[in-house]
Amino acid sequence: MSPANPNAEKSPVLESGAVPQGGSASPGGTSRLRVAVPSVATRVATELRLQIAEGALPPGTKLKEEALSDELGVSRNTVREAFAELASERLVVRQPNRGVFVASLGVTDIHDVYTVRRAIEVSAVRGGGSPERIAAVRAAVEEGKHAAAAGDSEGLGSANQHFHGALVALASSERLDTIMSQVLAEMRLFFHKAAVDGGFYQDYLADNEQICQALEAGDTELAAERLLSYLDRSEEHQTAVHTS
Amino acid sequence: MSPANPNAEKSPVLESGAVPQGGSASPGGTSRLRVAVPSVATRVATELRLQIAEGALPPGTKLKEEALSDELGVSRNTVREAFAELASERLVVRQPNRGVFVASLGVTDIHDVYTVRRAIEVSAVRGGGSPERIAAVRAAVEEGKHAAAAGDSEGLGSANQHFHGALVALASSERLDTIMSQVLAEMRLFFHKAAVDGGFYQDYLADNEQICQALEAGDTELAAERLLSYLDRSEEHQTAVHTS
DNA sequence: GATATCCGGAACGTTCAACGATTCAGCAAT
DNA sequence: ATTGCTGAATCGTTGAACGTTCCGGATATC
Repeated sequence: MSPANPNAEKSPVLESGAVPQGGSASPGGTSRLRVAVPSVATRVATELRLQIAEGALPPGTKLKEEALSDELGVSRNTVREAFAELASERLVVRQPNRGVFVASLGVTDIHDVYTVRRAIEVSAVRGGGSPERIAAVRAAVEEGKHAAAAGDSEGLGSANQHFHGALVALASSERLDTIMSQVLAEMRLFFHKAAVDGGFYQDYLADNEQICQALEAGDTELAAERLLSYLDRSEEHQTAVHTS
Repeated sequence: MSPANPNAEKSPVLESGAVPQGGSASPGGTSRLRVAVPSVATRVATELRLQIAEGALPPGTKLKEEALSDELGVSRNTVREAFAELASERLVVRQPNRGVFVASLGVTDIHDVYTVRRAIEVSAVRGGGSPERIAAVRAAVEEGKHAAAAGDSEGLGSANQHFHGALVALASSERLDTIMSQVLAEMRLFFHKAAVDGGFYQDYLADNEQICQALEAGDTELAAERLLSYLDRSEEHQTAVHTS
């Protein structure tokens, strides 16, 4: 029956999201001169990803596929596919016959995530990178400084993410980039609780500066060392916040 | 039609595949005392994964979802979900409106994969591990020796995969394990062509032994160094084989 | 004869409706 | 208080349908 969907403006959320994210780790991996608009399922996934990242869907929230299906104006099957995408990124967990829930990470998960970060970021920094990539790191540092000057703690957080994303981008590895972007997405899951702590962002700005300087000086070993100590300190801080 | 499928039953492939793989990085991540039988889509995915790994579905093969749907006796939607799972592991690539194909990796992909391996494996080795984990590494080494003694080149390859899997298992990181298992799955994609080369497996057996000994001696730095040189040599070999 | 255009089939993307299976909550029975 | 049952809600899976996109071949044109 065609009249079932008379083009009603049911899905304002979806139509707006036509933004082609130029991020380093876009999931449309087979981009070989192809204009193809992202699939509907993909758009649903990015929308949910966004809502999870900004805290609109706090960890533990149950995502009912039927509710979402008609809230977004898409079929239940499509929502299901979006769930599969998010589940592969560990942003949601699927419990058979019970539903999908926004992932909520425990202390062990925090340690786990930082283990991955230590492996990937340190390795990328050790290998150094082209001047352009290092310039991108510098740009992220400056972005953080500007955000700090403007008192924009929101922008400060994302600048930090850009910084660490730029670090792994040094390796020029497509796979490493996607892994890192997923890890960063996971970190946003428990960043909301940590954001309340004000004295946190101050010192790592200096850390980033130090790391960047070491990189620009060509001393990748020193940069790696500083990064490692930063990661250890950051993990310690996060675990402290989440063991209340 | 599948080439090696004498059993013309409706869905022989699926019913047989009830094997619970005890691997370190089973994809059913939320397994916390839950008996739940894997979803049908998951079973289809593992079946396809297996056929891809053993070369029954060579890279570049087009996977028609309708053909697979009635060959496996499941719905087209289910096959679709299995595709999503495999696509998230980079085992297949989706080309919009054209279909999914078994991933075929080029030289740049080889370098990329080895970049990930360098990051993950070296980091895990550097961090050392509990005696039990090191014992698992030793077990993988012995498994390789036995396979070599028996002239089983098939078992030799899988033993090597177990070895490197055991290396990252040193870090006791769930996420690192799954990443590594996906990387190893990707490696199987271009291992078939390299398997013809006979003189390849000989030397890395000694390498594994050396790495393991360094680990057992507690010299993680030496182990990491040896591993790194092995990975470089292995990448060189693989690229040489694949630039014919 | 070579190039361009058009057209039909094949496969994919998405939707819809339905049925069985599983889980949970509440209530009844012991 | 514990156990067992019943029913509602939701998930898992299926099947069919329609529009869209892509590919290959036939036709038309130069």
